[in-house]
Order: sequence, then structure tokens, then C-alpha cells
Amino acid sequence: MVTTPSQEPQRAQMRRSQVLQAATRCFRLYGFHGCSMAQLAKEAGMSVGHIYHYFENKEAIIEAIVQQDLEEWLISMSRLLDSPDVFQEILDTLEEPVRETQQPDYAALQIEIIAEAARNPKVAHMVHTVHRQVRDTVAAMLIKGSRRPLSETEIDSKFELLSALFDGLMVRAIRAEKMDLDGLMAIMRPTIRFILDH
Amino acid sequence: MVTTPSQEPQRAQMRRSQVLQAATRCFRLYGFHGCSMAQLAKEAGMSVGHIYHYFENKEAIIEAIVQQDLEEWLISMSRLLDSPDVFQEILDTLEEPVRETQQPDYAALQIEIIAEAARNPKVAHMVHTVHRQVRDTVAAMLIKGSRRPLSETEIDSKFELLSALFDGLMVRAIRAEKMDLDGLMAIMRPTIRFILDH
Amino acid sequence: MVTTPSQEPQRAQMRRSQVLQAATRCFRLYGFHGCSMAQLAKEAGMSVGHIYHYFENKEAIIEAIVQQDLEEWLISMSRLLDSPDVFQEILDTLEEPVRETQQPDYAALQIEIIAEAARNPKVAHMVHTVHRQVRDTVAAMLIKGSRRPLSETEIDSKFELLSALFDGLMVRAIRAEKMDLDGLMAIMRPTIRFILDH
Amino acid sequence: MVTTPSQEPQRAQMRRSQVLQAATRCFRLYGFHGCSMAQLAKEAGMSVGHIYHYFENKEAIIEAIVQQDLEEWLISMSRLLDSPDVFQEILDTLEEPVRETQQPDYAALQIEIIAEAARNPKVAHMVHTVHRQVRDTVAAMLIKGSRRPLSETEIDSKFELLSALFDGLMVRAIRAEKMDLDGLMAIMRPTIRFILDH
DNA sequence: TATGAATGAGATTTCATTCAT
DNA sequence: CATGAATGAAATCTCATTCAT
Repeated sequence: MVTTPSQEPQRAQMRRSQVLQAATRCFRLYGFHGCSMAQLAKEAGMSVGHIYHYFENKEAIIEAIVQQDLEEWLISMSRLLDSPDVFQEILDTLEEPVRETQQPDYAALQIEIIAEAARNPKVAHMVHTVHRQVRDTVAAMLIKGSRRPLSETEIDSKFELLSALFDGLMVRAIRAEKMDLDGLMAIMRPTIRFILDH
Repeated sequence: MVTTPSQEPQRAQMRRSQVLQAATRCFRLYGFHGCSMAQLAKEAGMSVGHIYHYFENKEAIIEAIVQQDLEEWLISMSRLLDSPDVFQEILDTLEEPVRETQQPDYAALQIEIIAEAARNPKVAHMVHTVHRQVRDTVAAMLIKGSRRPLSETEIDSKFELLSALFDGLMVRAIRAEKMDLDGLMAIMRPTIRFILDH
Repeated sequence: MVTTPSQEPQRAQMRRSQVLQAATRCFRLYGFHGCSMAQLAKEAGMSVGHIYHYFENKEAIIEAIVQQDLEEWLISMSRLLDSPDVFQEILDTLEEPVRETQQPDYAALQIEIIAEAARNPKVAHMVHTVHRQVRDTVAAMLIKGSRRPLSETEIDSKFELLSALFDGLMVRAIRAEKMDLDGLMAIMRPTIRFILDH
Repeated sequence: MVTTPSQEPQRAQMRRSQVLQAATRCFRLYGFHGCSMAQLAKEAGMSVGHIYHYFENKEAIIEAIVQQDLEEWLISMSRLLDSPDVFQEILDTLEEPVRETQQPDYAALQIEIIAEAARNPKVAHMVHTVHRQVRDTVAAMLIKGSRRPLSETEIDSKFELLSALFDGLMVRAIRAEKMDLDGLMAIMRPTIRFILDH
């Protein structure tokens, strides 16, 4: 029994994501540079050599992980825009992304990506590109939802402030040992309303 | 002419901080685990072996760097508390710490520390300890400056939100390519006022 | 043509024993701690890094060498027990083990193992375990060959004395420059007979 | 106040033996090559550099330790010879040296010396020299105590066998976990009598 | 006499990557 | 497609020895 040509790339695709899933787990636990190809291979359930069939080198795995993560980001961002009352939608669905930032696993990988971007130009470029795309999406939301016209600078600054809040919560997830999320939401919600309506 | 006993540890102290200065530079550029002892020794202008006279191992250097950084943090925090009108003082001196977060060097090391804390229990403990101390300082400020009594949860939540804002700006310094600081201050200042007065 | 699964561990097994053979030679010449991994790798004809595929660290190589040596010991011990007249068998085959103790190579590795056991708890444990097993074998011989019943203490003491004689000859192989083996046998044989029959 | 010239070498002598005492302790615990000059200096209560005033290098310390140990050996040997009935004296004072061999500290250093002699020609030479001197002393005893004339070979062989017994007990002190000394003496005494009278 | 700063060589160990099978 | 043997470079760390003070 021979695999048909159409099955081939499908199988390869599966193997690739098998590696990426393992890499996500490993990188969270040990960091990009604290995780060896051997550990990764073990976690992925395949041989070290075989990983090199799917990825040129370790760098490429890191980049794929970053790419994957950034794309998920973009997708969840663009979902908001479809709603008729954007601002209300943001406030209504606020809790979920806030909760996500507080998952240590999630936060750890995000911080790892940022740390890598601070030194690795390729990763920096990927992060910047997505940052610009997210900015454009959020800008559209702010224009759509605002009751008064906003200058380019106002849009940028509101975006940065809102983004900083979320990125910052991720950092807090690591810095603080435990956080009272309900209490946080109670003050966060009006603050975001304040920024949106300002 | 004999060296006084008090001069001896002074010299050792100097050598130690010479290593720490070099380490700060190296760690900013390459990260804790991307910087080798050889690089570090070269930057510090001494032999690799000699560094081990002053630090038990690389871990100990990382911990010293983290400790140093956290202590500076604490000092600059506690300065604010002395002012008669704390909230006004915060708003008046806001720009300086915001500007600091935007220095790539500064941000890179901070993120490196957070990333390390996510995996290294010893570093995590140091970060948590300082976090609690900073929290207490800020809590005192909030109590001192507020016009109404605040519940423990309210204090904690306000603290976390304010901290998240600053930590987040640091992340933005890496994610965004450039930021219009004046525009940012224009929206940040009223937001912080809002949080303080809420 | 596909390699059968049974061939795979065989190859690994061969490489492992290739390392152990080289280690035996090196350790004899330079001692456990006087022999570097580089020397060992050269002698084994493979790269230093590759040795770490088969052994976790140098310690593990030392332990494997000790284990191997102790097992050979046990085997040659248990062979004696099968004979109908044990004591006569011991006296008849005495010369071979005595000759063995006088080979400088052999003695050097034995002493190295004892020296290691004096400091390394893991090796001490291995040595003690085998010591107890040898004791049990010899005890069986003494009981089988004696014309009168022996107390536990008598058995132990005879065993220790006989063992000491052999271990001691090994030490003499290093302390003395050369020994007249025939002369030695002439006095050793009746002494051992004396101990056995006592 | 100036030290008189006659005090100088006395003080130096003290410092030297201070180092040797520390070295004895350290070498017992870690072996010649497992003990660093830094450990040694700490144990001796002086600086690393200062040890080099009294000993050319680490080798020289090892050699001094070996020399010291061998000399003690010689002294205690020659004491026996003075007695009118040598053999009886040997049997009467047997227990003390046997007990000494069973002290783990003592045995560990002796074995360390033998192990070193197996590889280090200088140490081998020292050990051989003393071995010959001890042989001569014991030969004199055997001649003095024997009721019949002994051939050179007989003397040598008896000496080697007796020596092997003692050296072997030292090895047993490490190989065996614990030994019943009274039981051992009960069989050892007649065995030695047997060898002496043979 | 005494210190401990300083070094350079070398030890053990790790690891990304290649390659024969 | 799949393995894991194999390597070489580099990383961390140790240590005997020297030297300025």
C-alpha cells in the first residue's frame, strides 16, 4: 500500500505541528535557549535527526513558534471588529483575554518571545510586523467606536496604552504570586471605558 | 607602606562590581543564557577563572544582577512616598519613569529578568519578594493620597493595574518600533489620575 | 536490506564495551582521576562528546568498570565451590590467583578501586555488596570442607584472613619490586592449609 | 622585637608540619588528586601562596606525606628488634598494629599511597626503598628468633607473607564494612606463630 | 613572612548539526 | 521517512602556580 501524493504533504504538515506543539511545551518550561534539540525530540516523540527534515535548524523552530503565536493573536483581534458596538463588545468580552494573560504557561512563552525579539533581529521584525497589523485593526475599532474624530497621534497613543495594559498584566502574572481577578476587573473595566471614551 | 585591612575588601568590592557592570552590558545584548563566561570575562577585562574568585558560578552573577536591579527599583519607589501630596507628585514626575521604560537597554534587561523568573525558582523568589515590598510602598501611597477609605482588594487591584501599565510600556518598547511619548503622556496622565481617584 | 532491531542494541553494546576497554587501560595507567576524558576518547577511538551517548558522565564509567571487575571476581570465586574436595581444590589451584595478584596492571586497577571505595560512597556500596556475596560463597566452602562444625565468627574470621592474604599480595606487588613466587608458594600453601584445617 | 636566627628554622619547621597535618587530613578525605591546593590551604589555615614557601609544588607535599608515613613505619618496626624473645614479642603486641589497620582513616591514606606508587615513579622509589629497609629489619628478627637456619628465599617469603597479611587487613578495612577483631585475632595469632615457626 | 589577586591551561560536559544506514 | 551514531565547537568550571604588595 502506497501513500498517494496528496497524503504526503498532509502527513508532513502533521509531523511539523507535532514538533511545534512539543516545542511550545519545551520552550515554556526551559526557554528558547534552555531547551536542547534532544529534549525537544524526546517531547515530540521522534528522533533528533528527523526534526531536521521539517526545520532547517533550531532558529527556524523558534521563528515558527513565534509566527504561530502572532497569528493567533491577529485572529482573535480581528474577531472583535465585526461587532456593531465595538466598545461595548470589548468591555463585555474583557474578562477572557485578561484571564488568559494570567495563565503562567501563556505568559512565560509571550515573555520569552519578547525577550528574543530584543536580541534577534529576525524575531524582532516578525513582532514589529504583527504589531503594526494589530495597530491597524485596533485603530479601525477606535475610529468606529469613538463619538468624536481622533487624530492619528490620539489613536496611536490610545492603542499603546491599551496594549500596554494587557502586556503589563502578563508581566504581573510572573511578578505577582497570585492576583484577585475579580477585584482587578472591577477597576480595570472603568479604566478601559475611560480610555476608550476619552 | 602597608595596605590597611579596610582597603582589601574595597578592592574585592570594586572587582565584583566591575564584573557586574560587564555582566549588565553583556546580558542586555545577549541575554543571560546567550552570553558566555568568555564574553563576560573579555568585557570585564579579566580572565574567566578569576571571575570565579568573586562569584560561585554564572547563576550567582545572574542573581546578583537581578538583586541589584530590584534594589534600585525599591529605592526609586520609596522616594515618592516622602512628598506631601503623593498623587500630585506621581503625576508631576510621571514622565521620567515612562521615558526610562522606553530605553531599549533598560527594557531588554527587565524582560530578561522576568523571563528568568518564569523558569528559575530562585530568581522568581527574589522578584516576588521585591514585588511585595513595592506593593506595600504603593499601598501606603494610595492610603495617604485617597479621599475615601479603600478596601484591601481595591488597594491591591489599583496597584496591579498601575504596575501593569508601567511593565506594559516596557514590553511596548520592544514590540513597537518607536512611540510618540508626548502623545502617550497626554492620554496616560488622565488615565492614571482616573485610577488614583476612582 | 534492513537492520534487524536485535542488531541495534548489539552495536551500542559493542561501543559501550569499547569505551570500557579503553577506560580499563587508561585507568590502570593514570588512575580514575588522573585520566582525562580526552585521553579516554583517544584510546577508545571516538570523540569525547560521543562517549556521553553511552555514559552519563565520568562517574558512570568508573562505576561500570568497578561493576565489571567485581562481577569477574564473583564468577571465578563460585567456580571453586563445584569441586568435591573443596580444600584440596583450593590448594591445587592456588598458584593461578596468586600469580594474577602479581601482575602490576591487575594490582594497579584493584588498588585504584579500593582507593575509590574509601571516598566514593557509591563505589563503596558496590564493593561492600560484592564482598558480602563472596563471603557467602567462601562460607559455604569452609562449611563443606571442614571436618568440624564452625561458629559464625570462626567462618567470618577465616574468610577475612584468607581474603587479606590475597588482597595483601596485591599490595605487595606494588610495594615490593619483584617476588620469588615459588619460594612464596612453598610457605603460603602450608599456611593456607593451616588456616583451613584450624 | 626581632626573631633570632635560631628561631627562624624552628618556626618554618612548625609551619611545614602544619601544612603536612592539614594535607594528611585532606588527602585521607579526598585523595591526593581529589584535594585542591585551595582546600589544603583552608585546612592548614594559611594562604595558598604561602604554602609555596615551604613546598615547591603539590608533588612535593605528596612526597613529604609519603616520606613521613614511611618513616613512622620504619620506627615502629625497629622497636620490635630490641626484645630478647622476638617472636613472643611479636605475638604479644600483635593486636595494636592489627587494630591500627582497621582505622578507616589510616587505611585510606595507606591505600592512597600505594595507588600513587603504582603510577608515580618517584613515590614508587620511596616505597621500594623503605620496603627494602623493613625487609632487612624483619629478616634480622626472623634469623634471631628461628630455631633453625633459614635460606635467603625462606626469609624473603616469610617476610612477604607476613607483610601481605597486614597490608591485606588494611584493604579489608575498606572492603568489609565491619570486622570482629577478637574473632580475627583468635585465628590470626596461631597463623602467625605457624609462619614464624615453619 | 604572608596574602590573595590573577592567570592559563585543561577538565568535564553540552549541544546543534550532519550523515550513514 | 526515520533513526541515532558521530562529531567538533564551545560552554562552564577547576586548579596548580606565579606574583605584586
